[in-house]
Amino acid sequence: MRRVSATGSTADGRRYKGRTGEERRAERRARLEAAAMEVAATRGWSQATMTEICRVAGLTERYFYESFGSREELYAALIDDLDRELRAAAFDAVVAADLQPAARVEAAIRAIVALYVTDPVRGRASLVEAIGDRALEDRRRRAVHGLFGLLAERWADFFPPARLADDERRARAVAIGGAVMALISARLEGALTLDDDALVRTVVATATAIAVAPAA
Amino acid sequence: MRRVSATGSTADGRRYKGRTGEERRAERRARLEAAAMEVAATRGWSQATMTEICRVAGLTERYFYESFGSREELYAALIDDLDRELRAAAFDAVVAADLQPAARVEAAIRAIVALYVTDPVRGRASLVEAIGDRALEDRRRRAVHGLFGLLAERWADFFPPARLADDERRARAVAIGGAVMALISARLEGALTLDDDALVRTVVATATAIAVAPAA
DNA sequence: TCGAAGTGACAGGCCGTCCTGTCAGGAACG
DNA sequence: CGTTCCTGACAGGACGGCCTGTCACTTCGA
Repeated sequence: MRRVSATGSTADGRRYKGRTGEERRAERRARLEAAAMEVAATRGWSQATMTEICRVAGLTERYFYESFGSREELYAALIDDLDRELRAAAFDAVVAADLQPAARVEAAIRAIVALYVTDPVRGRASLVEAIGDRALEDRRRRAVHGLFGLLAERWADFFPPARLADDERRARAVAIGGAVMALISARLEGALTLDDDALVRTVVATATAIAVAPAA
Repeated sequence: MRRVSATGSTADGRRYKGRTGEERRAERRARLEAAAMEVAATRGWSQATMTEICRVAGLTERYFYESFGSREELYAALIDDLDRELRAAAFDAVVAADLQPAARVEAAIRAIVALYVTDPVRGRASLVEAIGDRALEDRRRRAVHGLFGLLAERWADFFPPARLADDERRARAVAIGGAVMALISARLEGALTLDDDALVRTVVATATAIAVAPAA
């Protein structure tokens, strides 16, 4: 008994098929997340049952509990991953870039379209399919509002200065977010037929219109 | 055996507590719908289980099956009711009224706010809480897109003429709808703090900005 | 090559919901 | 006042997902 190496311990164990224990663990975890997202996107979150996720991932239920304590925990991790990914691509990278405000808006929206429309699985899981669970919907909502809040905070990076009060900026950020989500969702659902460039142009024009509109 | 009066037949039966059989039936049905909406709004659709709906409605499960074949059937009826109600208040009545376009926009939005913000149960059940079931989410989405479509069709009733192509009008209707839903949802969730008038003004300004923006 | 670690298949208990059936008691009508 | 209709309470089976445990088999390291 040299080492406590039950499943789930921190010990690295030995190599297996060329990978360390930690690598295999991480890989299984990623496969489970990907499987959950795929099932959610194609058949809805309610069908993303634990048994089904494991079946699609090609793993046994036992390995589910290796990485996640429950289905909700997996969902939560997935929501957080998607949120971080969107933030990084559509916000952090864009804010850091040396661009004019208008160019930043376009870059951000192009990044969103690249993530969600080019990969409809990601897009549907994030925007179209509803989760159903209270706590998880809240988590998703908080992530969305967090993004809206970022936009409001860094407003000046995206739109020409217009002396807007804080409340006013927050309301406009919400409106812009809602419009952007609706347009991209509609495209994902086939309710709007535009090519990617036209979609980006439409979304940019909409966001800009809301941003520069005269005060109510 | 004069009459086949098993529960659920079309026979009217006799009066009971002053109401005919049909009246009692309709009343029970309405109570079930109201109970379902209340549970959905306060604890989420996933908690709106049949047992729970019946408990809140003060009725036995047997009466559930008198009016609905399944939980999904109740939900579908509720979605349709809410859709019809919104159409009537925010669209039909407004289009029929003798008003200038700008006044129509404000009247429509005031009607939406009156329905959803004044009665948060209705608002949360319609806008905030996700259903989870695939078919029902589709039904709700179709209802929403139906409303967007109406706005696109009757565009000239709401906004000054601007020679917009069909596709352009449809895209703008989607954007307006998304922005309106996001603003009202945010207010329902407490993420925006505005009084009702300020909310109406903000929503009107947003919708107008999207409508009159220069082409992309 | 042997033993131990890792993996996959699967059985079976637990629990909550759906749905049906039964039964007692209250309300209306002759 | 008795019969019939209507209603509410509740029992219990069917079903499906969650979760744990067992067992045979594969892969690795010494």
